[in-house]
Amino acid sequence: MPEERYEDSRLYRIRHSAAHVMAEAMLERFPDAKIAIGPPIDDGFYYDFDLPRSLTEEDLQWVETRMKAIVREAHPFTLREVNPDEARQLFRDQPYKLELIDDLVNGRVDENGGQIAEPASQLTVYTQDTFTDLCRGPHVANTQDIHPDALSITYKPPAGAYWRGDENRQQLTRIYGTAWESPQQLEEYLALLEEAKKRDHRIIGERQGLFTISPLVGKGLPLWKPKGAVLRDNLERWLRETQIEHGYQPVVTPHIGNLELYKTSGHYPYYKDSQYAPIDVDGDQFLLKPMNCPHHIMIYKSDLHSYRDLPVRLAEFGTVYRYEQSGELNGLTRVRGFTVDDAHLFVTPEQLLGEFKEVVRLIQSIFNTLGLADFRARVGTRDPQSDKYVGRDELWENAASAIIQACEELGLPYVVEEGEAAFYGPKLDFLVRDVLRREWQLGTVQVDYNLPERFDLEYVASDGSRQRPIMIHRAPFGSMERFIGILIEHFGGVFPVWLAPVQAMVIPVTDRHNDHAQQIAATLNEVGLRAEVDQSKARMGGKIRAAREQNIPYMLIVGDRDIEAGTISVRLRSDEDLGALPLDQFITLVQGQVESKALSLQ
RNA sequence: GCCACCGUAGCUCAACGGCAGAGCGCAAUACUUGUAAUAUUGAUGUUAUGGGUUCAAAUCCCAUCGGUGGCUCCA
Repeated sequence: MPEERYEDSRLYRIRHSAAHVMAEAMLERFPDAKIAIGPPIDDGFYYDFDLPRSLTEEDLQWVETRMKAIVREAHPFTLREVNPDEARQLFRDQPYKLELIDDLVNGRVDENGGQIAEPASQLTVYTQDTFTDLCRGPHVANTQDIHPDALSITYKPPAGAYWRGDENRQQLTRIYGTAWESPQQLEEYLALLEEAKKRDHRIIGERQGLFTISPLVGKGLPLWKPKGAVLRDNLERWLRETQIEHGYQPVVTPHIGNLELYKTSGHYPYYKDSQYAPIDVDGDQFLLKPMNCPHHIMIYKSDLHSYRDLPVRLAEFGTVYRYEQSGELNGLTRVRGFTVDDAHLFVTPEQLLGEFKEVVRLIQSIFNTLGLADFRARVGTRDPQSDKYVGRDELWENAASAIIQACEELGLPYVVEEGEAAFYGPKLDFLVRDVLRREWQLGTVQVDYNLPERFDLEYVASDGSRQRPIMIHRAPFGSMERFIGILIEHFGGVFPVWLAPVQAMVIPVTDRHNDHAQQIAATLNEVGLRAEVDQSKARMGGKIRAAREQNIPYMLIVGDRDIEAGTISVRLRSDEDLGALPLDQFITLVQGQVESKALSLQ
């Protein structure tokens, strides 16, 4: 049975209707408010208002209480068709609605202010109680279909939002709400939000000592502390080795480049606003590198390649700098200096499909290893309306069809979205769901006919002619920073053994056993395992508690009994007790976990 | 960058015009402990920064810096 589309669900109608009820209550509180739009969203709804003053906590409380009252009063939602003139009369005091009416009549938008639609000669309005809104619907039959105790607008603070999403236009106040079919569902949703807050990578990063951000260094420039660097280093080493097995060649390129390079690549005008200001050196201008592609291209171009050499796969964990707007920065997931697990493949037209599929398989296997098994693909194509793309139409067609063909041959489900392409070519993005069912955009693969043309790249074909290679840009993680931020939240700080910053905490029963504990840790370190000794003055119970709070996979207790028997007493973070084990038996056990990259979180 | 909110010890927070505090962490001493917090004592602060109002400012006002939730943007 096919899954019901959200747009067709009762929940969607409830939320859409709740948005109207919110607008009604807001207009009672602020009779002069101008109303914009109020659609349902994934986990609730919002409505945008132009208000005479900023909202207070009391306003929100009042509106929520009033909404619940309106819902209980059981007003029917009634639908009416009106012609454009009637509509303009109805909303004569609502400038945002008048603008929407004009656009609807001209076929520029649908009634949520989004998609392009057919020009409309008749419009629909919905009324409940005293409030009438321009709206296509659908709605529930009656306000009482909205459960008053499954409704909240105080769970999340109001926010600013631009009218029509355009930063040059009026900024409105957006009030978010959420509504569910039952109070239990609301409870569960709020509990999920709590859980997400506990897993916040910034909180876990602080608690586990993974990274820090110092304003003196600069915002958006995270500093990796030793324990976080372990995580990062393990991921990097694993991916580097995997890529070498797949025929990639590591390269290294500098952190700055001549501005002319980025003008040639065409990056410069597009990234102009998101770059650190150029540095002037002896009359030349240099940029902190905002992307690695042009550097790798120059490596390719430094040799004449035969078709026999292709594909050439150049890989680098390349750190790039982008001057993101300050309001966009967030922990590790949105930063100003980040390392892309980048690679550029130079391929012949015959190789394109096969190489593309190989890249997709590699990304799939990487995600699977980390337990990020729930993902879908999005094919990003050009927005035909926009002029922010370079290259001939024919090249874009070729690239897009190669991507779609690869998805189909691999049986990878995908959706096509216009306007999600890079400026030089269409791309395939991986949208991954974590354990809390939140969706993140991670790996990306792009097919590019344009940069090879701009840099006049060549290879010598079998008939001796010069041919142009095609480039594939790809980054399975996207960036080390964002990826690790998401991994921290996915695992909730409980990392698999191979990634855990500290794999084993040796816990001496008393401080008489400290020296022996040190020897155990030293032996573990010698075989490449990450072990530390807790030499604090706490008692054993306190040390176990501390290790548990850090989610350290193994606690190794050593006291007189163990020294005498030549064993360690192994306790897992799951609280399972493995009892006394000889040290080498323990080493074998952990090395097995590390080598298999086991996801069982014992 | 824009809108709203916030900034007190390393961390989490209290005090909300009238002596700047607690817990965790840190240090010292005692205890020598067998599976989720041993006890006692101690140190820790230009209350983000700069200016203003006031007899008196962590508290009220302004500016700057930084953070959070969104918007726009994005790996």
